Amino acid sequence: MARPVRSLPPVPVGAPPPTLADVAERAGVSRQTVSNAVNNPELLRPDTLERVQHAIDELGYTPNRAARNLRTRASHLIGLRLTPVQEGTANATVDRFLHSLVETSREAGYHVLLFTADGDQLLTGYEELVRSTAVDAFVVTDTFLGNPQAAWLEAQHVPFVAFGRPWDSPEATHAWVDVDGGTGVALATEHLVGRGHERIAWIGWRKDSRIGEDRRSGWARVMYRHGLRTTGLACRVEDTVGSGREAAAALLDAAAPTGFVCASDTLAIGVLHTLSERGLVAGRDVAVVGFDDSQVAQVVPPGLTSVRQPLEQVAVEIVTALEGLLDTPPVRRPGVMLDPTLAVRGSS
Amino acid sequence: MARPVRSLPPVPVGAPPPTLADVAERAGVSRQTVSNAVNNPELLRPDTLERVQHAIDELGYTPNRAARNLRTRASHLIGLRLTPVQEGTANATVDRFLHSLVETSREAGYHVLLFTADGDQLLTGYEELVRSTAVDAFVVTDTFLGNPQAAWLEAQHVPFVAFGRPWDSPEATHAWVDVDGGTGVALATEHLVGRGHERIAWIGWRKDSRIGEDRRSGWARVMYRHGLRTTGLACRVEDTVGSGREAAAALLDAAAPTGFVCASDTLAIGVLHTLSERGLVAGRDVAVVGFDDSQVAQVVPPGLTSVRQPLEQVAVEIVTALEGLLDTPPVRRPGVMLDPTLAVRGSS
DNA sequence: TTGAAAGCGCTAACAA
DNA sequence: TTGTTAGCGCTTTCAA
Repeated sequence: MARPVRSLPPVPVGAPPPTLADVAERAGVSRQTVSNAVNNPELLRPDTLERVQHAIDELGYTPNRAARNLRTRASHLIGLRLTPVQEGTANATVDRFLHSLVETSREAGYHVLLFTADGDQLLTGYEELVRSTAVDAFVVTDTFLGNPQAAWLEAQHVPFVAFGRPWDSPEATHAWVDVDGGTGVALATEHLVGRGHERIAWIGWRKDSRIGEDRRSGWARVMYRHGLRTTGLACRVEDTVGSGREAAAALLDAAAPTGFVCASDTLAIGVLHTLSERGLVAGRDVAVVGFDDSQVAQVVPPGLTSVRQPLEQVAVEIVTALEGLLDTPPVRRPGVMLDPTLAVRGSS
Repeated sequence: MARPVRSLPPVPVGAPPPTLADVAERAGVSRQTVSNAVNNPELLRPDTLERVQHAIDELGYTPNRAARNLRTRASHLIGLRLTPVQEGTANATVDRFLHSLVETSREAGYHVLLFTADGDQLLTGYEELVRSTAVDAFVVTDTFLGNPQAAWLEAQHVPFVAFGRPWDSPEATHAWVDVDGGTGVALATEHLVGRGHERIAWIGWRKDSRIGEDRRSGWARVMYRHGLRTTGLACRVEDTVGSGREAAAALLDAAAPTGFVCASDTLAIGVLHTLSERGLVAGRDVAVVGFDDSQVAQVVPPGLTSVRQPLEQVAVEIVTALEGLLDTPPVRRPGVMLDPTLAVRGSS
C-alpha cells in the first residue's frame, strides 16, 4: 500500500455490503421507507428522510444493482459494439466518442457495456444481450452498408439510437444523431478558396459510399459557387494511405491542383506521402485538408488541417435521445444533425 | 427496414423473454432441472438434457442476468476506467487494448463495463461500482504515479488485475501484467546499432517517471554493451510533441546524433518535426524510433519504426489472471511480464 | 406518511 | 437423477 487512502468507506472490509434492511433497522423504519428515501424522497417527512439519509451515509449503503434490476426490469446499461481497430489508418474517432459517451451516460445514470461481434455473429451479439436483458438500449455506430442491426433492433422494439443517418433506409423512423459531413467539407473547401486556391482536388471514397458522396457534395457545392472547375479534379479510391498517395500523384500529374480536400485523414496522410516524395512542402507548396481531426492530423508535421466532428455534442444528443426512449411513455425525437468545425493547421 | 433479417428469434416481438419456468413447463420438467441443463448439464440424463435443450432452443431462452446476478452475487462484468483522451499526442494504445480485452473477456463469459473518474472522484468511481455490486472485478491501467486505486482495491479485497507493474509499491501482492519496456527499447537501440549507428540519442521522460527510466535503461544497456558513448546523448522532457522537437534540436546541435530512440511515439514525432524543419530526411539522414506503435507511427511519412506492445497477449493474460481471482477458491498468480516487438518502418 | 406482503427469475441446499 | 423449498435485495401494490 503505497500511500494513505483518503476516502475509506464505512463498510467493514470483506463484509457483504449493507442492504436496505440494514439501513432500515439502523434508522428504525421499514425497508420500504428506506427505498422511498432513495427513490422518492419527496414522499417522506423531512425528519424521517434525514434520519434515513444519515443511516445510509453511516453504513455506506448503495442499492444492490442486481436486485434493483431484477425488480425494475432494467439494467441501466447501454450496449455498444466496439468496431474492429483499423491499423494502418488514421481512423480513431472511437476513443474520443467513447469517452464522451461514457461520461454523458453516467450523468444520466447509465453505464456503457461493450461487446464485439462481427460478420455472421453480428446480430447474435445484440440478440444475446437483449434476451438476457443485459442492457436497456444500444448505441449503434455503423449505419452504412445497409447494416442489419438497426433494422433488427427496430423490429424487436429494442430501444436504440444510431450515430449516423439511416443512409440506406430513409423510411426508417428510429432515433439518430449525425454530423453533416458535406457541410464540413464545404467548410474546408471554402477555407482553401479563401486562401486563394482555385484548383482544389477532391479525394474521396468509392461511389457506393453514401457518406463519401455526401462529403464530396460539400466540395462540389463550394467549387460551383465560386465558378471553379471540378472536372478532372476528383477521384474516388479506397480508404487507405496507399490509395491516397497514388491518387494524389495521379492528380498532381494530370491537373496540378494546389490544394487537396480529402474524405478522411487517412487519405490526406497519403497525400502528404506523395508531397514529401516529390520534395513538395505541405502548406507551402500544396494545401491539404483531411477529415476527422485524428491524433495523426494533430501531430504529423506540419499539422494537418482537418474537419472535426463534435463528438462530445454527439454523445450528449445520443444520451438525450436515449433517455427519451427509455422514459415512460417513450419520447421519440427526430434525427439530430450537427455541424462539424474546421481545425486549421500548418498543412493549409 | 432495409433488407431481410436472417436470424429472427423465436421470441415473439414485444413479449417478455421466456423464463426458466416457461422452459420447464414446455419440457415437462422442474425449473431446477432446466437450471441444471444450463449450468451443470453433466448432471442430467442425456435424454432429459436433450428434451430441455430442445425446449430452450424453441423458446429462445436466455437466462435473465439480473436474477442470476442476484442469486449468485456476481455480475460477470469487469470494470475498466477509461482514461482521458490526450489530444495532440500519439498515445492511442487504448483502442487496441480495449478491443482485445473485450474480446478475450467475452470468451471467458465476461463483459466490460466502462466508467470515468478523475482526480478527487477517482476512488468514488470505483467505490460506487463495488458497493452496488455492479462489477465482479476491475482492470486497472494507471499503475504509475503511486495510484491509489490498486491500494484501495487491495485493501477492500476487491479482485483486480493491473496492466502495469506496481512501480511504487514493490511489496504489493496483487496480480499484474506488464510489458518490458526496457527490453523494447534495447531492441530498438540494437536495431540502430545494427544499422551502423554509433551516436544514438535517447529522448525520454522526466526522471520521476519509473516507466521512463525503465525504458531508458534499455538504451543505456545496449550502448554500454557496444562500448558506445552515452554522455550528452540523453535528455528527459515532458511527453509532448513540442518537447520532443526541442530536445531533438538541442541534441542535434550539441552531439550530432545519427539516431534517436524515444520513450514514446509522441516524442519521436517531435523529432520528425525538427528533422523536417532542418531539411533532414528521417530514415535517410537520421534514424528515429518511437514507442507504442500508434496509428501515427504507422501512417506518418516515411513510417515511424516503433516498439510495439503485445496488447492482445496482455489482454489474454489479464483475463486469465482475472478468472483465477474469481475462481473458488481464488487462484493467485504472480506478475506476468511480456516482451514487446519492434515494428520497423522507413524512419530507420 | 409509513408499513406489510408479495414476487421479479434464478440457483444453492437439500429431499425424494 | 430429478424435484421441492427457500431466499438473494429490491420495489410495487395495497393497507394502515
